Amino acid sequence: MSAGEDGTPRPEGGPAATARHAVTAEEVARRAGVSQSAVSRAFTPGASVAPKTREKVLAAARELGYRPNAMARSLITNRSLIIGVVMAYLDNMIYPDVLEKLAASLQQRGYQMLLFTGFKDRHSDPIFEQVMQYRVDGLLLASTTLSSDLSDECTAAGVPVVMFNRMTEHPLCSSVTSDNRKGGRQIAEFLVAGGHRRFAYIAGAATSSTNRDREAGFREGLLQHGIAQIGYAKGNLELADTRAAARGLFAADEPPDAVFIGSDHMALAVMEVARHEFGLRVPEDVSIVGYDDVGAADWPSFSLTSFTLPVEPMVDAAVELMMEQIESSSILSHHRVVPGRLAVRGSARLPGEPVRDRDGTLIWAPAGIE
Amino acid sequence: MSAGEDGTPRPEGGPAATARHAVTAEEVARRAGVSQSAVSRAFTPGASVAPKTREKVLAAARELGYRPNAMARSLITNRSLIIGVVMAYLDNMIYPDVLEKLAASLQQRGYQMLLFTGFKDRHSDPIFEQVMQYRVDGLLLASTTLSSDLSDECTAAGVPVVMFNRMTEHPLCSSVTSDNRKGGRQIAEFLVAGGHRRFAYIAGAATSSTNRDREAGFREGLLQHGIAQIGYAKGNLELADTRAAARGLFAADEPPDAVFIGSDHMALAVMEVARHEFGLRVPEDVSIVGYDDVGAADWPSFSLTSFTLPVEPMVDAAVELMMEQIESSSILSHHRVVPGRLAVRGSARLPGEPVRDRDGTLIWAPAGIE
DNA sequence: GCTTTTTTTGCATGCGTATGCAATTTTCTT
DNA sequence: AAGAAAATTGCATACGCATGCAAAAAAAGC
Repeated sequence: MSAGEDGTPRPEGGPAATARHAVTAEEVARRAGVSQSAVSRAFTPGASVAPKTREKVLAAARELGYRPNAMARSLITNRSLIIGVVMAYLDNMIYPDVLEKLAASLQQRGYQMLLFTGFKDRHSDPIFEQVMQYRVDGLLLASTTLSSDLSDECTAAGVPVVMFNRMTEHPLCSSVTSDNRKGGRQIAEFLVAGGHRRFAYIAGAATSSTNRDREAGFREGLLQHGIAQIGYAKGNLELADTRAAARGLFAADEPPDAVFIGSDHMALAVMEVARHEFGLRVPEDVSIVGYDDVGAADWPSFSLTSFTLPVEPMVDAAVELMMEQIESSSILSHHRVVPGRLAVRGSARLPGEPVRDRDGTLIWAPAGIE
Repeated sequence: MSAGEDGTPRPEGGPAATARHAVTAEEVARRAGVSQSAVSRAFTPGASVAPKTREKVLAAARELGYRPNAMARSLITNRSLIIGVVMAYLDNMIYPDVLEKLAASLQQRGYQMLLFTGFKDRHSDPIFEQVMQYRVDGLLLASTTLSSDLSDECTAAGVPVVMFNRMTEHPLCSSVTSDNRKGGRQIAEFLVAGGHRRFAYIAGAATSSTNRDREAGFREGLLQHGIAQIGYAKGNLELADTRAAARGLFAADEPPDAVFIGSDHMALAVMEVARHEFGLRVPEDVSIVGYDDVGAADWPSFSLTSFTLPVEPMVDAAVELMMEQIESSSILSHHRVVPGRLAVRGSARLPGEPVRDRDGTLIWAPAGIE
């Protein structure tokens, strides 16, 4: 229990103060001896104001603690300078990173971020109503989906939608992804070159394009080497499910000697199960490869081989796509695929020879060999 | 490259659509054959409208895709239903969790979250101007500080400020923290009981109250057992700094056999250094204890003993504090301290006897003993 | 100095909604 | 059925600001 600045205890705890009423342009105008329009113009870059007037206004504003009301402004300009960002969950360790970079990038362009997260059902429709009431200038969706109807509504309202790390069939949603398919394929190549024989894949969100593409690439790469039959289990991006999936695979009669997991978040959990529940050595007994290259992948305890999700370029692309559409006031659907590369570490056996993708790209080469 | 719905390729890539102009209450009114006021009332819970009228209005609104404009509404009601949330960085793995829970809790009460993050300087003043322009109904600060002047301005504007996981001297800012001091003290008790001799502390953000309290509690606890001299280094919440700090301590002539690190985020890095750079066994050669109890602390690879930061109750408390002030339109400074407990795992040697805090609270007891 | 051009200023209006008030309709009383 | 009470509705206005337009002031040209 604390007390007011005069030392007397307050009934409700700490010190109290009551105030309400933000300063308006009108008041600033009066104080500066100008009209309200002048105040408005003083705060609008490039508006027609004499430097002297602007000075007077800014001085008065400073004295009164005036700040333009963004709500009122947006009512007139028909632009909120707010981007709605929807991320159902932030478990995957890349998302905090995405959020930071995204916020910084938007901020720099004068936009704010209205964030919606923490709903586990992974479907954005319920919160859609709320987002739209704030007249966001754009909508960015990550780790979530939006029904087709609502995508249509966005388009009708002139609100561009950008999907991050996921694609959609909707003709008017843009998207930014990494080259999931290629990533999956390169991992297959790498593991085959490493001399593995029994492969397995652990899936993330079964319905997401990201998971599908990674899996498809992986299978495609294996098929090129005549491998059609592989172990399969679903992790659903949940740690509990992932552990269960891993247990199923490792307990099988012929357990895999190479496992590709749809995201690092899950891959780390799989590695834990392999080592601590099955006593498997990584990579001697089983090779483990993930996707995303989260920070922890590089810790010595894991040293997880993983395909890098190029977060920064992806965020840049997403923001560009968004701004382009906002500035041109037109919904243009673009799909941007940002290339990544395999970060080879110690969780998967190393091939003896350089490994190339089918298009000739070097995936990896032993030290000293180019 | 994609094509328009008619099959013809577009110059700029995908399909395009141009639209702008959100539906207004006026239009809905016309369609429903009522006045604009009626539309407004139909969307205001508890307003005076005949059920039949409300039906008509809602039907018309649905047909037109109408949603009330939150900006316009806030202009009248003088409430934006937006809470500004400022988190300089999200590195610490507790913050994504905080964010999720916070968003869910605010959402449920009809509030939205305007998020500011991704600025590494850790001082909120620069973005303060922006937050205030959106007339947020409250401000929640985590992993960041606000200068005293600006706190004053918030008070003057009637905007309650709640600091999360950090305290401030400012008389009108509320705060929610865990019992950092007690946590530090209990860890000291536990480590002393474990028979350790040479202690060290690795600090987080040196200026934060959270770090100070954890350290103070730790030193206080040690002092009760006559231990005044301990190793000390700064991790600054940065992994690079933390590793350097750990190296310094472990490379010393008399390296510590028990290290308390100000946050798990750093503690995990310290454990990595101990094991993989110095070949130390944990806890045989050195005991490591953290604070926060992040998810990874429970992974078998780490099994980190850590004091639990009670995220959920803290978020609840923060939201309550916020709502209380908003609803009463008065700034009441409260400081809420939420209790936590030591999660004992394998990274620190276990005492042979039960350990009690000086107030008698049982900190830990060997299995089977109560 | 006086006209012409340019810059600066204020006035008035509207953005989309909520709400007090008075008018109207409905419901209840007797 | 008529009057009183209650519920519903529309009108008008205000919220805080940006902006087109015309008036005023300043600058430039002669």
